[in-house]
Amino acid sequence: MARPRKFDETHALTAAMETFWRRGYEATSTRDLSDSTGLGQSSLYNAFGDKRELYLRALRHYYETHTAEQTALLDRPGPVKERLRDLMVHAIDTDLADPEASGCFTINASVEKADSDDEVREEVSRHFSTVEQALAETIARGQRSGEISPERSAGTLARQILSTYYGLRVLARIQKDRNALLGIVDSTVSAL
Amino acid sequence: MARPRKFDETHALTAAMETFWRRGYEATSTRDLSDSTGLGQSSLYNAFGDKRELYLRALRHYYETHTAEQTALLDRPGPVKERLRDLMVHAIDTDLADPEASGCFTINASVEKADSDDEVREEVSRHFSTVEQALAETIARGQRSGEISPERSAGTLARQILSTYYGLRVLARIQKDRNALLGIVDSTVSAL
DNA sequence: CGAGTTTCCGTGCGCTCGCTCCAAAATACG
DNA sequence: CGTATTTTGGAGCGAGCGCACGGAAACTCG
Repeated sequence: MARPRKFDETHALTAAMETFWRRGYEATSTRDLSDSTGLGQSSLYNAFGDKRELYLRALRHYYETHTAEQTALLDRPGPVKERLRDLMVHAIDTDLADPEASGCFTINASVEKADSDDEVREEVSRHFSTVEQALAETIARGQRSGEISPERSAGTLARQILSTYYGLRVLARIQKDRNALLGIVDSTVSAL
Repeated sequence: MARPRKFDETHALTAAMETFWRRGYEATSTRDLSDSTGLGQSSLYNAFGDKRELYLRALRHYYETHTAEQTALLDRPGPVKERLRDLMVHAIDTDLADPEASGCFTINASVEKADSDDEVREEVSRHFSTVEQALAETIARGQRSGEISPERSAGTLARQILSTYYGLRVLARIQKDRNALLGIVDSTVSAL
């Protein structure tokens, strides 16, 4: 009934996400998005709406791919402390391996736009809550198995790990010494 | 020998710092800076150079005022764990009290510009190092007094606290429940 | 194969950006 | 008091911004 799209929407969204991720919202122009996606500007606007809507779509896409990938590390079998350690070590190695050093898109969004855009704030809040809940479930599992002391509630410990985790990802932008970062992880996990 | 300045340089710098702090580098226009400082654009450029130089000056001014204020909390007398707790609680209350929710300027700068600007990166690195070192000294003091176990090195523990601290300031952008944030602090401090 | 519908691409609109220039204003000094 | 020097305010530069538009192109379906 109409001319079909020449591009794959997911591919375009992934490209846009990476651009926003690396450069941030304000520093990314609609020409940049056009270049990285390979789409003309009118195609971009036709498919995704304006720049802000595309940014929100990109943030949601990050949730479905990267945030989900992070929490998936916690659901694997094995000792709970190893799972927690894996989550953080994985983040460290991802951050250090990336020459562009984009960090965590969720954190970037929370710093740059959560204050000025309620929908961004809600989306970021959703990311944070998801990770926090995954941590809480993992820790509760460790408490049931006796691996982790039930002295402090799983919720509190989850938030403590969450805080360390996000702090790590901020530090990793500057601190490139892997051993120093690993020391934080080990110290945190062994204190549980 | 010449016409004297009508404005106070420190006041102008403080105003510029607050604007960059709240809005970020890219979202701040030179008109915004002109408005918040009360200076004409030509006066701004004459006194501080271009936008990027003013941003760097603002970041350094933040170091001299706010970062210094943070580490000063650690140098006060009394139990070491209380000092560490004070640092974090102070940050929480500052972040929650600020209706504009600007968070920590150093973190904001590290997320937005440390990747793309070496001088910003160096300045942020200096902030991080200063806080880390202040933490290490405080913790070493606690180890000498027997308040903190010497099992883990003061440097490692300092980086662990640093990570939690910065994570807290990221979380506080979204998580407005003071008790949840205080729980992180208490859990972290008591685990030392 | 023609009608209908959507996508694609180039052009360009109105606006704001960072920054500059210039003449008036305000001082210090001979 | 005249001259030199710096600051000030305002106008405005070229460039790039987000976004819209219109016609050609590419399909589906009667």
